Amino acid sequence: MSAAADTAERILDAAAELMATRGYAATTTRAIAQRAGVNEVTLFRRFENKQGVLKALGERMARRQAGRAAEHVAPSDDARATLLAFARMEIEGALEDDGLAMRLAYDAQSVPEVGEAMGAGAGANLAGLAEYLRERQEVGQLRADVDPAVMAEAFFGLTSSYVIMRKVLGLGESPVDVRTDEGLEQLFDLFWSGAAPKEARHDG
Amino acid sequence: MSAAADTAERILDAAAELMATRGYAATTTRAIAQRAGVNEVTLFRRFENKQGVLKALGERMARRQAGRAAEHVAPSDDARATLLAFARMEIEGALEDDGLAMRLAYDAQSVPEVGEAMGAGAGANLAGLAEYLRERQEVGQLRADVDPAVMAEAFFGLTSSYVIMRKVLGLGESPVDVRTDEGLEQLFDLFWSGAAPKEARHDG
DNA sequence: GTAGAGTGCAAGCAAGCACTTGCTTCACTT
DNA sequence: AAGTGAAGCAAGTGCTTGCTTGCACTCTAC
Repeated sequence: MSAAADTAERILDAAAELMATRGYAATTTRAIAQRAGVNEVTLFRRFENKQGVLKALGERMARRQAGRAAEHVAPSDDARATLLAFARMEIEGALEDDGLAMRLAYDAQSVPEVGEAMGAGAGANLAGLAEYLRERQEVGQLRADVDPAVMAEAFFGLTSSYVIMRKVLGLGESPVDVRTDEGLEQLFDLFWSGAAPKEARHDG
Repeated sequence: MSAAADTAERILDAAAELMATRGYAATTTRAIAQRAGVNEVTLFRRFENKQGVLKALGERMARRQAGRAAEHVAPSDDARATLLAFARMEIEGALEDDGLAMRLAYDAQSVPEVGEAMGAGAGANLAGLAEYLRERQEVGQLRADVDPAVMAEAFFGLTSSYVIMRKVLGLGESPVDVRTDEGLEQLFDLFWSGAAPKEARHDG
């Protein structure tokens, strides 16, 4: 990576860390520059605006998210395995950036430019998941007496609360590897036991 | 209510509304005063500080929360009914103040005084619920193969995501009455079907 | 070996912030 | 009628914020 590109990356890294904990408005350009180890002027020269930093950050997040999806979610007929992989992916991504996406989803409400930089994100994700769940209901892989939108909401609640508790409220610890975390496994099993058709449930 | 007490209440109402959407730092004393229909100076005369407003708000929230708990959660041997009542109470309280408590939980991370004003809140709630669930596991009213802390986390995820989606992300609509909301009923049933011992589950 | 791009440094500007001061007005009690 | 407490209004203080300007330095490419 060229020196110039590296400077930009370091600024984005710093901005991501700070905004994840303080939010967009409370993260000053001075603080970003200091953490990145560059002069504040350099930040403005490379990104024009504070909003420009946010926009670049949003694009980088979208790129990484797409990469994770391609890597982790293999097409499979096993609905349970697919959903578990999806949960892991969501959580891994959210933990990796320290809950940045969730924090910014909060800020989007009050700061319009944050909403723009984040795109349809959450809403689109939810709708897409609901559609997937509906298909699985139709082929009998999920119980059919619950609205798929409600089921998607429950799934979203599972993954987001896992992150919020660890990164926002500071309860519990982040697992070393989400792929082997026992708590996540149990958490998912609770969801699955509620969502599966009766013959597929656990034998608790 | 005396005119003076009414002024203070109106200031707290305005602060609650604004902080619920913008967060603590982004809510200016000017904006609070304007929305309350009082002069900004009046705010400082009644509450000393912006922090003083926050503190009074925290105390009022705690008082109301205690009131709701006394009103709604009747002691019962029916674990399902108790948990459903508890979920309704949590959600009703959170929706009533437009997600203020959750928004402030976010801010507590970056603004120390917010943490002080909110107290142990979330962490204590979680621990208390886990303890209740553990007792119910022991008497066979809940499946025993899942860590009660994980189960509490799932429950918390259910209620908090219900509120976050409606108040923070602006998805879906707030129900007119939480006590009769069909979606909440289904959402809780998903949780319960996952958490109940096998003989008590739904027949989906 | 020189031009140009990238960065640092010092200084500053306008706006917005929490908060203060001094004075006036009004309603209510005695 | 006088006194008192709550509220409004106008103005201002010191600080922080996003952002700008001007200048000097150091690499790298040709």
